[in-house]
Parts: sequence; C-alpha cells; structure tokens
Amino acid sequence: MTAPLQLSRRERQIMEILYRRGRATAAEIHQDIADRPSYSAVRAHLRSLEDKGHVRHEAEDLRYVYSPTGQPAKARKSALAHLVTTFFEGSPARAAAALLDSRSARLSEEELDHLSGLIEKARKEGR
Amino acid sequence: MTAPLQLSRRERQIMEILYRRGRATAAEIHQDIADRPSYSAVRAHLRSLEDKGHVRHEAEDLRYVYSPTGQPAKARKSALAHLVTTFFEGSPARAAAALLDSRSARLSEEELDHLSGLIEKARKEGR
DNA sequence: AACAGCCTGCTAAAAAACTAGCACATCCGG
DNA sequence: CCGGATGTGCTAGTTTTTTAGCAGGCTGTT
Repeated sequence: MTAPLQLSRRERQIMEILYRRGRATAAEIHQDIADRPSYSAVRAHLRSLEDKGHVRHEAEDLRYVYSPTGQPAKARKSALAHLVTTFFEGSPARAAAALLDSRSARLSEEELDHLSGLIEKARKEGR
Repeated sequence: MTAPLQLSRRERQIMEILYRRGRATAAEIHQDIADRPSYSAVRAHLRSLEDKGHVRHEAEDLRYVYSPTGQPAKARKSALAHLVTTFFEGSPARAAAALLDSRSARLSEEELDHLSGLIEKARKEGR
C-alpha cells in the first residue's frame, strides 16, 4: 500500500525540498520554502505528512530531522514517468532529447561519454 | 507577464490533462480525471483557470474546447527544469541517463540514432 | 410546440488546506 | 537559579479550494 500521492501545494513544496536535500530539520525546510509561511505552519505540515506516511523523522541532537519515507529512486522514476506522459506524449526519447538540447545545458565530456555508453548498451539489448 | 503557477491540486490535474491532450472539452477532461469530481466542478475549475489566464476556450460545435494558453514548449522546459533540480541534483545528464535506463523503456533504433546525433552535436559545441 | 439531451454561467455552502499562537520541555550563559 | 533561545505538540480559527445544483440557452425529434 503505497502513499496516495495527493498532496496539497504546501505539502508538495515540502516534499520536494526533502527530496532535494535528502533530510532536513523543520527550520531548514522553512528556510528553503520560496513563498515562506510561518515556521509553525511548516511544522504542522510535517506532522501531517508524517501521519500520511510520506515522511519520517528521527530525533537528533534534540530536534527532529525529517526525511522522505519513499525510496528516492522510486520517487524519481515515478516523477519522470509522469512528466514524460504529460509533456512528451509518453516518449522517453523525446524527453531525453529535450534534456540534451544544448541550449538549456552544456554537459561535460564525461557525461557525454557516459550517455553514449548507455545508448550503445541500449542498442545491444534492443537487438 | 506570464501566469504565476500557483495552482491548486485540482487545477493542476486539469492543466496536466490539457497539456497531455492539447485541447479538450469539459466532458473529456472530466472523463480523464482520475479521482473523478462532478462534471459541474470541472466546469467551474475551467472557468476559473480561464480567468487566471492559464486556459483559453473556443466555441466549437456548440460547446467549448479548452486549451492551455502557455506555449507547450515553455511548460515542458519549465517542468523539466523543476524535476531536474528536485530529483537529479540539478544535473540534466543524470536525468537523461535515467530516461535511457533500458529497464524502464526500450527505445527504437531511430530514437537511439537521433540521440547519438544530439550527443555528437553537444560534443562539437562544447569544444 | 413541447420535450429530451447537452451545454454554459453562476452562487452558496461544504470540505480541505493553511496558519498563528499557546503550553511545555530542553539547553546554555550569566 | 533564572531568563532567553530553540524545539515540539496541539488546537482553534481563517482562507482557499472544491463541490453540487439551479437557471437558462440551443438543437433536434416527435
């Protein structure tokens, strides 16, 4: 039974920060939130997210450090899949192409090599 | 002055369907919504989205056909950027690598060729 | 013309999200 | 030992979101 991804705006903001940082205290999250609400509000949301099972905390150094319960890998994959179906007609290739677009990002030599390698691998497996 | 993406949960659902389909009637959107609300509710949201400038409609065949106002390309780019910073530490290369992962999708020969081409191009421009 | 079917606009009210602030605990420096 | 700084739990209130349903328009059919 996986957590039913139906988060509100604030909850999503918080989850995203957590995914980005891996783990964070309420104060850190509060800091990171763009449209900053009250510290209190953040804490309340964290508790609520914990209730719903999206987040867990461990006491550390007198305060709580929160982290997402879901495996980051899973979350990543699911987010990618969602984006691909929403914006790229379900085609991962198109999404990848958009990422490779040189206008938006320049990749290092190593990264390019790595990607080439992946493509080669895909070629072999496809055959 | 572009529309400030501050949508509620339902509004987001609707916008995503619109991006996915390009254009759709209220009934079609209603159909597509996972956690289905009332038809009436969908129409209300559409009107509200139109007020906020996220959506436009044209009368067609006695009913309204809605479509996103924003350029799809812009939306795509922004969604990608957001996802990359949230889940891939800001590295487009890692995101691309995830997309190429053969376990999640097998790409056609043509797609692979195309991607190789893009990588080559990036190599040249990087130099 | 009267009706059913499908559509829109609108509004009031229910539901959910969001928030502030209090009460209480711990730690630390004076 | 006493305040200030920082933390949490909780609860009640406000604001926003989400919803249903009414009123009415247009079409085509009988």
